[in-house]
Amino acid sequence: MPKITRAAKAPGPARLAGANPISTPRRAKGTPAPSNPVGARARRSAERRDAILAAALDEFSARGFAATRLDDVARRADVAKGTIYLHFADKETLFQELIRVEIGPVVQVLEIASHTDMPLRQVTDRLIEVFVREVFETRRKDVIRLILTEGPRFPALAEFYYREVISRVMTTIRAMLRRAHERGELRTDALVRFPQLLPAPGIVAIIWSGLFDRFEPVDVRAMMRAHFDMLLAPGSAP
Amino acid sequence: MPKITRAAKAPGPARLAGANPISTPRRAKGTPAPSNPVGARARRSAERRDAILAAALDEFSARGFAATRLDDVARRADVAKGTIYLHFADKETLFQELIRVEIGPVVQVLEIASHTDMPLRQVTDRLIEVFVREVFETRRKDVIRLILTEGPRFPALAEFYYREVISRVMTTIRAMLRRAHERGELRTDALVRFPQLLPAPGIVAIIWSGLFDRFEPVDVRAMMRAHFDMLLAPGSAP
Amino acid sequence: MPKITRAAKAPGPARLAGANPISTPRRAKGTPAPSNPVGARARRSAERRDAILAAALDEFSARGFAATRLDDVARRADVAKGTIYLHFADKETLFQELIRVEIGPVVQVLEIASHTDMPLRQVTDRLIEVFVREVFETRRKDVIRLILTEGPRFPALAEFYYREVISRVMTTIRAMLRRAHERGELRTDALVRFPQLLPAPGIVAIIWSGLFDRFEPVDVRAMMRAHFDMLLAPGSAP
Amino acid sequence: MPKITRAAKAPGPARLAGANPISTPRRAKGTPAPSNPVGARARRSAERRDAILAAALDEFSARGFAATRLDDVARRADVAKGTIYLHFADKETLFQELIRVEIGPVVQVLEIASHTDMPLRQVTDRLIEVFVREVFETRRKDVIRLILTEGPRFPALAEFYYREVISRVMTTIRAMLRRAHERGELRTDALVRFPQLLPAPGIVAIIWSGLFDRFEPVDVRAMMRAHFDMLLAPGSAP
DNA sequence: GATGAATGAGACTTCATTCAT
DNA sequence: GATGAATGAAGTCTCATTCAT
Repeated sequence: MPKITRAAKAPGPARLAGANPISTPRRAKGTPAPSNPVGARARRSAERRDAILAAALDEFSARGFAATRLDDVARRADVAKGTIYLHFADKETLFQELIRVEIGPVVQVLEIASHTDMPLRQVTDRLIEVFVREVFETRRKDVIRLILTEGPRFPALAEFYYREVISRVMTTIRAMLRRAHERGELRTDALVRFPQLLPAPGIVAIIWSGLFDRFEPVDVRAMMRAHFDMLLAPGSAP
Repeated sequence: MPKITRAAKAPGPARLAGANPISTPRRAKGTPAPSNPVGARARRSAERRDAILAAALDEFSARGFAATRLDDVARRADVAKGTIYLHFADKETLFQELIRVEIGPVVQVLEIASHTDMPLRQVTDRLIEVFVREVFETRRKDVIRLILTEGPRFPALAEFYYREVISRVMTTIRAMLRRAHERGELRTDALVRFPQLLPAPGIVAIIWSGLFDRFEPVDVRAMMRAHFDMLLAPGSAP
Repeated sequence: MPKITRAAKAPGPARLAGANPISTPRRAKGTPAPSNPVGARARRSAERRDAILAAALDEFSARGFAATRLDDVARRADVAKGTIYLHFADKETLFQELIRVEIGPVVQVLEIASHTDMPLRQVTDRLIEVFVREVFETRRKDVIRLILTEGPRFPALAEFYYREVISRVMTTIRAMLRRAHERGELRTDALVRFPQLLPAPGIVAIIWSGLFDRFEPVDVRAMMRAHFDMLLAPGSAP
Repeated sequence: MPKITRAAKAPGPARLAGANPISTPRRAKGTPAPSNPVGARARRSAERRDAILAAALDEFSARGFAATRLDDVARRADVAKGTIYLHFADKETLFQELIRVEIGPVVQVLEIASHTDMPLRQVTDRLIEVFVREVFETRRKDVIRLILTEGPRFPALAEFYYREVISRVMTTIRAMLRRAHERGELRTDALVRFPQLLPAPGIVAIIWSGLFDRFEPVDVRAMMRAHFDMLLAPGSAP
């Protein structure tokens, strides 16, 4: 087995997916900042904060929480090391904030997408698109991966994530699935009992891409479709 | 959101699943060691090595690679710090060895379990049992989780794992699924195209257990059965 | 034979020969620093760097490269351990810099002193004075001793020293000696063929002082004069 | 300035100059050892001791005292690490013994060579030969170099060396030189006042060879002759 | 006597955090 | 607010020395 070497340089700079439909409403875009010297300062400060978060995501994703150096985050965000501490109490708080800021919007969208009585087939099609476009093809994929990889060592993070995301999403999905089952769109109640199985291919795809994309890239969309095909294929008449 | 605090103490001491059917045959158990003064030293040395590996698994699992202190590994293994370096070149090598030693046997068992022409239903039943008993209920679950969580930062580890485990297992499983499909046991070829979907619930369960077991434990066996129920339910005649 | 014991404490604090004619012009002495708030930080930083170099010379001289603890250097320079690494990449680089910073000026002075057509007698008198005042009675003597004692284990150091110092000085000296020989000031061409013999008593004095000064101090000036007396004594008529 | 790198591997195995005229009478060569089982063990033990000393000289010469690992000494001597401690109390004692064993014979020879009323010219010729053959071309050169380079950090070693070697040799040489001066073989009393000047080229050659042989080897014999030529050239009549 | 595995003090180096400017 | 030099606790790794076999 070859020598494990430190993961190479973190990849290039990344926007925090600002222009996406799922956007973080951090600061009103229309602020007439330039003319107001006070507002200008506040805006610069907020920009720095965002730059730090973006840089932090890059670094945490590339190296994990423990191995990330705030020095590198500062350099990538193009601020001084001390500036980080003007915005975040410490490394852990920075990490937390990162997750919180990025994860919130996803939940809303997923909840909205699931709150419907459309045929399950249409819902899943929409979920696939939302997942691929808003998560898998953005840096949010990295945020999710960070939760999966760092969560076990950060109980508080896992709890936050469970409370704010998982339980809410699961409740919504479960309700939707129950209605679908009652409408006869599901052959079994397996999905109702284990709603985790619905997003399972998404989870697997995120993990796979982090580990094995170099060797064998995965086609998420196709894999998710294949998965839903199996779940929703019309069963034999009961 | 509560403050993320460093994961508490790593859990209690753990055997390296020594008595399992999938056992590493390091040293013959029946050796009449005490009567052999020459072998005694070698035996003690091997025992220490095993103790270090066991301790390392506990610590790496609890804290991740970067945050694990070799001091703690030594204390847990009840050896001096320097002793670790008699057996492993450095922290990375120790981590590698840990994965290598534990992962090898699993692959063999999975390959054997899949090399069959039994009805798919029976195979999956067997796979569930093997997975639960030999992986999920042993420390091997933690090894797998370590690969999933640390893999992204250790390219060499991911490569080793892909080459030695994933690609081999995937090939075996795909062949088995193809035969099953040809025998009409699968409604679609989705699984043949994406064999990752077969073990998906196992992966999800390992991740879930690491993150959310405190809040909502998962019944792996039931979840895997539910998953296979959906995949294998007889389809409507085309 | 008595037990060899670790050399006692390194001797007291030493200036890096700052007020000597051969001075390193790091920072203008007359700078009205306190009134300039911007330069103040940079000045403090440069002072710390100098303090580290001075402390390092003391410690390396007293114990040799390998046995010197950067902890002690830091304590002596009155800075934190980490501060050393703000100025020097590692222990070796610190050692290198030390040599480089101190050796440079010496070469220039020696070259200037040798570039002359004065009678050899006068040149040697001047060389004695320069050597004694600028080398033997300053910490530069310790730098030279460090090169002599550590050089064999540091090929790169020896190479640097040969290239930057020895070969240049030797060339200059040889030319001067050749002219003196042609003017009939030397009885033989021995010195022209082996210019090393000219500084030999200086080398021997540096070594002697490091080893045996406690038992029998050496009068460098007198020894060098005696040496030159022999070399330059008028020969028998040819 | 290039990076200083650790001196490469210590050079090949070296006999402790056993067959030289200046031989260490450690163990009688004619011992009928093989037939005597007890003597055989003692002989093996003595051989090991010698092997350790030889290996130690190699390693200490290549790396210096502090950087030498007893592990390497043991490996080179082909004994176990613990064996060293059967023969020498600790690393320092080993180093001391090394110097003591090798230096003793040299002194005797030098004293004998100097105790003479031959013309100085003849004495110096003989000294050159003895020095070159018995010191410069053997591992004793390395021993001398070790004294010069490690002496400053080992007061006890310097003292031993001064008492047992330097002072005795200097006394002998000084007496010889005084007689030569009285016989009119020296133009000045410079050498009588500074007998160190006589061996100066030998010292310089040893240092030079350790530092710069790669770039510009030195011809010791020729340099010493040139030196003596200058010292002994007939002066003008006073 | 010989071995070499084990020990643990100690060295170098890193990096989160602070604070004077 | 912003900076980045300074700090020092903490981590990895080395190696002289010991001691059971």
